[in-house]
Amino acid sequence: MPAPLLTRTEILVRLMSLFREKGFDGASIADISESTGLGKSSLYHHFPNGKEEMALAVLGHLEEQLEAALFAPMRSSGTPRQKLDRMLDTLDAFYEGGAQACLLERLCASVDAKRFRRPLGRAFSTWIDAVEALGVESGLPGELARARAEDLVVRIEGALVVCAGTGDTTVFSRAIRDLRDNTLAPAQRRRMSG
Amino acid sequence: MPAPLLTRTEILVRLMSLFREKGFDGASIADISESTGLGKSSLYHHFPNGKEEMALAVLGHLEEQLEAALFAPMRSSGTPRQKLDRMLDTLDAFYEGGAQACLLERLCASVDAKRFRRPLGRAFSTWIDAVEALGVESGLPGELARARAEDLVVRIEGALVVCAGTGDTTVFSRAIRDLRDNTLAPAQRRRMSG
DNA sequence: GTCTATAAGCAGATAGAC
DNA sequence: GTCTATCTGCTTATAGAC
Repeated sequence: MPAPLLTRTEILVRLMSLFREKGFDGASIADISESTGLGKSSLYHHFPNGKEEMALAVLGHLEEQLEAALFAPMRSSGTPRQKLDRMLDTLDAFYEGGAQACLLERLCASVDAKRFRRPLGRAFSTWIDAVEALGVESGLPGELARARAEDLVVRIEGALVVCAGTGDTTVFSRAIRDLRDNTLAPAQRRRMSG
Repeated sequence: MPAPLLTRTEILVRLMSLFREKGFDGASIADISESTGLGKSSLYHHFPNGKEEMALAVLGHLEEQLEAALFAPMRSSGTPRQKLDRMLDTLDAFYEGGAQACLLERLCASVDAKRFRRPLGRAFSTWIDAVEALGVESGLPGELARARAEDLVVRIEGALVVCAGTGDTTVFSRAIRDLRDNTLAPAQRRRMSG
């Protein structure tokens, strides 16, 4: 029984990176084998249900990552404004200023996205809930906090799509800047620099 | 020489529908053959460079469609507000309230999106320009009109991604409603119902 | 837990008849 | 302009040795 070459976490990290780069449909088992250094049989040993199980495992890993790196900090100390800034900084780094795709979006855009609906819905909801809590904490009416939180997620995903299609990452930068200025702005203030 | 079964336009209409449903990577030549009723050789007769040429042709057809159904009406009579309403109604119908994907997004999310960058960039720019013109016409400062126009496109694409992933089309409906209320709102008024 | 070898099928694409 | 038949390579997935 040969020793494991990679821990499960290391495998998941490389899978996430590959799925973000090539998408679920675009990443073949051969690609996965190459980027993990594991033979096909080893991959099927770890994920008997093949690519779909790999994607679900990566999605679970992402949820843990988001909780630790994004949501937990948002529940701890700091003003809502500071926490929003940290979240947007983290997202900006995670997406490399718009140059790197979102795993959620890549799975949304896969042929059998329906198979991923539950975990995708859960991931989006958790994210929206965290931003909504920030809005409420900073004094926004509940409905408005929720609308702005949903809007933040929608705009980040939309900006990443447009960046991926056009190669122009300024769209993402502008979206981040605008969200920074307006997500927690008081209800009576105007949004979008106007 | 057998008679043509479908006109070029009819072929393009079916191709667009299939690419929107399955994505570029997800639609195989066999799928395309089935949904057009044409054999593979006929398809390669019309599009010698295969799938990529098909996608480029569909993209060209979409640009014509957008010009005729969306942009031309926006340059003709009516108040900016009426024209925005018409555009959003047309988009809402075109995307079937969020249930139908966007061809541009499907190509942005394809493995070799880079091959489509020029036409995708052109399509997004034309769309943004048209909305920007509406903002300027309604008295918004140029910078603000442009930012809001880009934002409109980003939010529609983002909402469609989230809808496709979660199956929840209310995200798209809310985005349309919000864009209707705020895209042309005076610079001194607040946005997002708050 | 990893490997090599291989199965079985589908992908994109082409040849040549009509 | 369409068809049937076919090619080559790549796809997912499995069998079985170590």
